[in-house]
Amino acid sequence: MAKTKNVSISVIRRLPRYYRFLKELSDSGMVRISSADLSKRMGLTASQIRQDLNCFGGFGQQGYGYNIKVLYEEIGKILGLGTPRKAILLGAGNLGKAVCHHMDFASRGFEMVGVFDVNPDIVGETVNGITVSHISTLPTLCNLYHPDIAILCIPKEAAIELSKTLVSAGIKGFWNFSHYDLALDYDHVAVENVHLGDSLSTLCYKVTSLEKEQEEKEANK
Amino acid sequence: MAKTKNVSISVIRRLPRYYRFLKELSDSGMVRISSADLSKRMGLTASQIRQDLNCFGGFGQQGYGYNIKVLYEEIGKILGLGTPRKAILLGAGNLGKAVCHHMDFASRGFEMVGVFDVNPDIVGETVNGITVSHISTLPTLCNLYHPDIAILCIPKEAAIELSKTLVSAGIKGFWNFSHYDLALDYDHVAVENVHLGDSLSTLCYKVTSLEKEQEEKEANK
DNA sequence: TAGATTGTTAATCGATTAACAATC
DNA sequence: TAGATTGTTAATCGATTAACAATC
Repeated sequence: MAKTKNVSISVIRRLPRYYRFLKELSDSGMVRISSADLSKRMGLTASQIRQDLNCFGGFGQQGYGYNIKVLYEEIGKILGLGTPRKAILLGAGNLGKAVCHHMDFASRGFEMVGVFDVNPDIVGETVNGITVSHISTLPTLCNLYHPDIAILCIPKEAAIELSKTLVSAGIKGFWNFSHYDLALDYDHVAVENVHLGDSLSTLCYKVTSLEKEQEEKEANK
Repeated sequence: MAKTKNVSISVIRRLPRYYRFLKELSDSGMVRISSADLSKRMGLTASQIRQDLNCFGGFGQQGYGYNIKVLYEEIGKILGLGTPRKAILLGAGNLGKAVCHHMDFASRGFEMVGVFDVNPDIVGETVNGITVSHISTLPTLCNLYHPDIAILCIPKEAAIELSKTLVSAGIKGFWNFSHYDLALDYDHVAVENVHLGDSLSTLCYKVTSLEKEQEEKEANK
């Protein structure tokens, strides 16, 4: 009766990283790896890797380690990659276009079924093979395709408004690039907020902090 | 002798979010706020907010709360926003251009002093008022401007190579969008990895997980 | 078999929450 | 002054690390 254990978000956020490293190891021709070896390459402890994986099952073998290809595929399954899903993009400005072009949606099972904008100059353009539609045609498309996830590359106000509409239309997840914390509003819908501004500010802190350290070191000489 | 307390990364990552919320509250005309009120708006506990802020000093007043504008500015200072810094962008493809256009660098004290690419079709284009230079001219520009941070919107292999060069050239921080974990290599340089692919994979997990929950609920009826 | 390495339990560490005295 | 709310200490909770028996 596969009771879904409540796995902490910290563990979940490490899974895509394991997935990336395993893909590379697999591509490099390696067949097996121990948690100790993987931990060194990833900058983690072997204990943590084993704990993380054992949230989902025993994928290794005592005395041997883990089969890289098998583990890679298992993590892919855990993440739900490969399950066919339909995505729509709202906001085909610079960022929206870049996300649409840059991301390998297909490899994660996503198919882009619609791109929308309000700007009449953008409507009609082609983004990655898809013609940009006016936002007014969104309900029609939702009825037709029932998209699973929406990528929001729109201003804050639009995100607040449109997310309401989309939730009623049955959207299951938001990949939110807008300057708004969507996760606070809905808890039966998956939300992944990407705050690039917060990330840049964090970098700013780190640089400043390193500079201060340096200065202190100089002063204590 | 302002010994920089070792503040945990969890606290630091919350600072930009406080900063955003305080900006909005300030713009809305509010003057003061209590940790209890702010905690409700942000989905945190009041205790956590007070603990977080007290890592850096006592910015509130008993019986009153916090002055929004003052706290906003203090957090800005803590983050090191506003300190003039020079940035360069490496890789002016879709993502690089979008990041360059989309981010408000100036409001964080950043000035973009150079944009580089290897592709001769892109070299010579203008991105946000800056002409894209060939990557071969990077050393010259570094000698001239001594940029503080580099934004990497380039493939993995290029990121590995160029980061080495840039570290020797005295770069202080990387905003890394490449599919490579830069933080593992340097510890005297600030690194902020932005793995959009990992974020999308995490969303995939969340959606899958909610679906499973739903199914279980249905089954247990 | 002996060696290696997992899966898992126990110990430690750190982060979050609660409580309350200090004080505006 | 009385009420409100901070700053800070103590208690709790959860996540990471260490240890080791199980086993390939």
